[in-house]
Amino acid sequence: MDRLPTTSYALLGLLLPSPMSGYELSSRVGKSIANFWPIARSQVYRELARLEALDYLRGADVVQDRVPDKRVYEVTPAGKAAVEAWLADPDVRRERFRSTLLVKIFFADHIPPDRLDTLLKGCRQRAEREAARLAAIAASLEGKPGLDAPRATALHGLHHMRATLAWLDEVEPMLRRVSARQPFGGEGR
Amino acid sequence: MDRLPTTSYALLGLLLPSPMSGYELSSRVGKSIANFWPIARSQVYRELARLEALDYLRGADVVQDRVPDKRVYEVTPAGKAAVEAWLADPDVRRERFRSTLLVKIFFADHIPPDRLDTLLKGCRQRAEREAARLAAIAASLEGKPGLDAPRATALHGLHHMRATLAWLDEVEPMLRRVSARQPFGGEGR
DNA sequence: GTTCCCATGTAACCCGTTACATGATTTT
DNA sequence: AAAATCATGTAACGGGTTACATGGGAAC
Repeated sequence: MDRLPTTSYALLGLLLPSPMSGYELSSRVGKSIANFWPIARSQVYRELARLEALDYLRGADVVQDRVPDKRVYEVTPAGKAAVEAWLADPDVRRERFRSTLLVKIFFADHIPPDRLDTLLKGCRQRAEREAARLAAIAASLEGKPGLDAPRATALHGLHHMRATLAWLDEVEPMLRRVSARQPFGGEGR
Repeated sequence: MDRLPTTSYALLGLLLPSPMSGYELSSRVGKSIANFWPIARSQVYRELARLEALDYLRGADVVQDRVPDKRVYEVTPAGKAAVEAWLADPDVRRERFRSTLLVKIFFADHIPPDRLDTLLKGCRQRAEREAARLAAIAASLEGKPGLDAPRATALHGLHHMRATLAWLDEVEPMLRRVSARQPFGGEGR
């Protein structure tokens, strides 16, 4: 009864409504939770094998013609119980946040002004694009009662992209000063 | 000239001002970039070894009494050039965002109402605590001209914690409805 | 009729995390 | 005097990512 990683429970959860093959499951991931929990296809297969060994899933080979044969997995009662127990546990210690961008910003006084400009402009552009994308998703889910929970995750992303834009507005002038203040070109002295 | 992970450049950057041992560097990480780029101590040592092998660092053994001997590393010209080239590169494809919380929220319709309540309350509490902590850091750095860049990273966190709180305000009622709508207890039929 | 995409999966590498080791100092 | 912390580091496990493999359709 050892603790599995988030990925395992995420896949179990996605399999709850209907059985799927690894390939189908992987593309399902891409259309649902990949925004906040990406899972590589190869990892899906590994997880499926493990979850089957734990009797959380039962797999069945399906022979196909024209396309390769596949193995479809369905959640067992034990698997359903496991994912529901995990969901009911309010512990989210495994939260993380990593940002390469912030590492670069932290060292902004070592970035030439024009490069910093490119960096910030790119960041703003991505945030705008992403905000638009997420707003569209949230709008498309509005009013569909069964999809309120997915919609809430899209709104989370939207709020955070707006926060990024507001942050950029606040710190851009400050960072430009930091970068401009630095002497570049004299590597020795 | 292969691409190194973010961690390598982050450590190089922290070593730019002054040479340090792995232990010192690790605690330096804890007081600076750990908020958005945590690095385990054991990984610091591995990176130091690699960066020395690449001639980005030069290490020197220092004998001490009372405390264990140590090895202090200083950045070589090649190392400085490498980290500055990395900083000047506006590519941040290695960005990631993962949230176990959002995975649970995505499956909110499988969480009993009282558990969902605990989950959201805990999330709100952590966000408030974290916002206060980051606001204090940002305030303590205000006006110190050499520390504008670190302050910008703290402000990023602050904006995002506030975004989380605003998001919670928006989606809490919706999620409670989702959870309350679900039938619990009937596991078979 | 090559070239790209679909549908399935396997193999290998490497970063990140957790656990282990150790002896001196400070705290309780 | 026992327990916690400091100041160094090493070892091992495992999740996540990237690259490899394959053979049939679809597109150009």
